[in-house]
Amino acid sequence: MLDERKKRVLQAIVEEYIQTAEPVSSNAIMNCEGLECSSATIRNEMAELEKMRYLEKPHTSAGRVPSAKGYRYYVDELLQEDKITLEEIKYISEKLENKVNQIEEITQIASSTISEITHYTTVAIGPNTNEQIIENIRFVLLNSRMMMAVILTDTGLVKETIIKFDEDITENQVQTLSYMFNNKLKGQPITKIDKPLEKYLVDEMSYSVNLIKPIIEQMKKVVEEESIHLEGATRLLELPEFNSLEVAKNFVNILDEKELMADMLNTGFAKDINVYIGEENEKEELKDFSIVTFKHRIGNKDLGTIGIIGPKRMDYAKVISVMKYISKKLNGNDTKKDE
Amino acid sequence: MLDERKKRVLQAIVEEYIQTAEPVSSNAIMNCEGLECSSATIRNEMAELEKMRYLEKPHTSAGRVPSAKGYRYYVDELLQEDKITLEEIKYISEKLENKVNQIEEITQIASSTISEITHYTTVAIGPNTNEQIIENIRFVLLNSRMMMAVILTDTGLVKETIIKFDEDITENQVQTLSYMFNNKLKGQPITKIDKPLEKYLVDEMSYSVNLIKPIIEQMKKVVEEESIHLEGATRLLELPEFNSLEVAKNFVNILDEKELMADMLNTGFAKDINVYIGEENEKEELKDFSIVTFKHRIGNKDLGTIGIIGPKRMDYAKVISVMKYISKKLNGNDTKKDE
DNA sequence: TTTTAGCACTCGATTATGTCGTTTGCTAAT
DNA sequence: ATTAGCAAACGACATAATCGAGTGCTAAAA
Repeated sequence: MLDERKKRVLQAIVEEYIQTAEPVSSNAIMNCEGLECSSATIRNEMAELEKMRYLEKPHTSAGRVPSAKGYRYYVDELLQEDKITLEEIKYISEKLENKVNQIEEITQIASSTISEITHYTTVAIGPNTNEQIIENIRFVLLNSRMMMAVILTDTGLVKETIIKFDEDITENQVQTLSYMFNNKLKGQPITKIDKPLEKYLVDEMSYSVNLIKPIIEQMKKVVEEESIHLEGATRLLELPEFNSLEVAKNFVNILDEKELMADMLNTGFAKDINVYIGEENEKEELKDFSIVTFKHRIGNKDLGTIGIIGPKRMDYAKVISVMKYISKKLNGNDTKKDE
Repeated sequence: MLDERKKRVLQAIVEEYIQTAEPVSSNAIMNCEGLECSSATIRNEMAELEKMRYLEKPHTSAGRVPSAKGYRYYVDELLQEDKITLEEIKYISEKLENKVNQIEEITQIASSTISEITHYTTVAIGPNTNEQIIENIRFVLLNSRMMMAVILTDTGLVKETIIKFDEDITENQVQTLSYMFNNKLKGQPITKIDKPLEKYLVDEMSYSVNLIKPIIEQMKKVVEEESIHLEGATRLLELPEFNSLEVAKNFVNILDEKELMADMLNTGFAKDINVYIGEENEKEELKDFSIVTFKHRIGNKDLGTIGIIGPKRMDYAKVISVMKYISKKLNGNDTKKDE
């Protein structure tokens, strides 16, 4: 356990470093509130905090920098969560009240709003489609060889896709197909759209393969697509830690790895808001970054995940306040209730 | 007019510089084919080419670098267009034969294929929707307050959108709406979906505003959206000219400017393949880049544009060969005919 | 007249050297 | 327990020195 003054010193160092990105000297924080003592005293405290691994020194004659442990302590114990302004609250409300027609859109709007306010990069992924239950399927004949399939799920997700055939189809065929598919799939998990169903329809119900195969394949494809949406990808490049070309490239490459991003957003959701600091990230590539995530859900239905990625010295207080607010707004707001 | 040896020298310098990104010395090209003379002779030729503005010198004791004029001459007169390999041809064929269901998809596939083969960044934009003629409109009731609208155009473009209402709607209403919209819009340019139509339907045909307004607004919105698709955005960062953080950031920012990208792809289509070298670009921001574009079209119908963006010393021979090949494949291939 | 060998000169890149300022850690006094 | 004072550490920055690739010119050779 840290005594009161050590807490103050740690907090001051973390906050100063978050702001300046420069190692923090004993002088720099001497005048912080709650620290009315000389720089020498602070140096002693700093030496002890370093021994306890809350702080690190880039080299002998530099100031101190928080370690991952230091940030962690700060996030868990010291940070104040009211770092969201009235303007920001207003801005968020405006953004989220925009009428949207697709459930995925609201996640993206939330994501981009967070990026705008915090100036970090955000990632939004759509709901895990595997968990969805089919509520309804519509087939629409577009022309003699094209049909559109629309899948509605219990969470309000709408997936549509165009299906092309090698032979002409009729309005009548579409009708019976529609009936058939709804009959088999209504109330079923979306994963049922798969080979076995194709086999059943062809073998048992003696539909033509040429008809069924493209439908199943295309529907399966569109249902499995995962949507990843990046926002403010270039924002981090403005930060001083990305002044080295190496680091900048590394970051850009990370963003390119869709897989990694998806994985990153899908690890552990113990709490409402999840914070991973530097080495706490499972992925080696992310050890220089911090990540904060939350899930957009109604009840226990997953509607998508939003994550923010920034430097280890990210402004946790701000980020967490904003994300908590938006999370509440999204997850509380079920359909109605403004402001 | 350049004499034969000057052409050889210019060509050698351009090609060497394209490969190495280093100023080319008289020694370096001494042994190129067609240049069996001493470095001193080459130096004299280089001095003259510089006087004629085909070459530039970064500083006194460095080799030469092609000017925009030099590149232009190379592209127009010297470049050999057979720099596409059999493997590449095969790879392109495979990619393009993938069944796609959306006309826009094929443009994107072509775009990403080009990026993969050339290692530059490519941009694809969808067709100019304004020019499209409406062939058919379908309305599908999804649930009591949601409808999907599907618009088919003469070029095979399919645009769909979800429309939400504040009041319940019935299958019947959807039917009459469908009839009405098709009646008014079939054969009309897509730009007719606009305020005047809304006004007409509400005022003259006495439909409810609550019904018509969301439909028109949403359809208008989806029709006007321009799709811009980037591929290989980070590829250029590997090139030596992007080793300076300044340039790299600048490049990333350019890619961020969707407007700029769209503009860039929409300037002048005098030829099949259009090449803009450095300062030839209208936009100030692009003066350090070269851009090669072509239009995907069937007959005189615009189906989208594909552009490649790279350094001024881009491998024009390769890029142009590849783009010519793909362009022919896309624009020739109307629907059928494999290989 | 054209080509080429030879050579002085230019100039950026790289490396070495020196100086400065910040910050620490320790000691001794408070 | 705190603090003033001071030597030592060390990166950052500026300056100087060196190196070498490449040119342009001159004069000789073809």
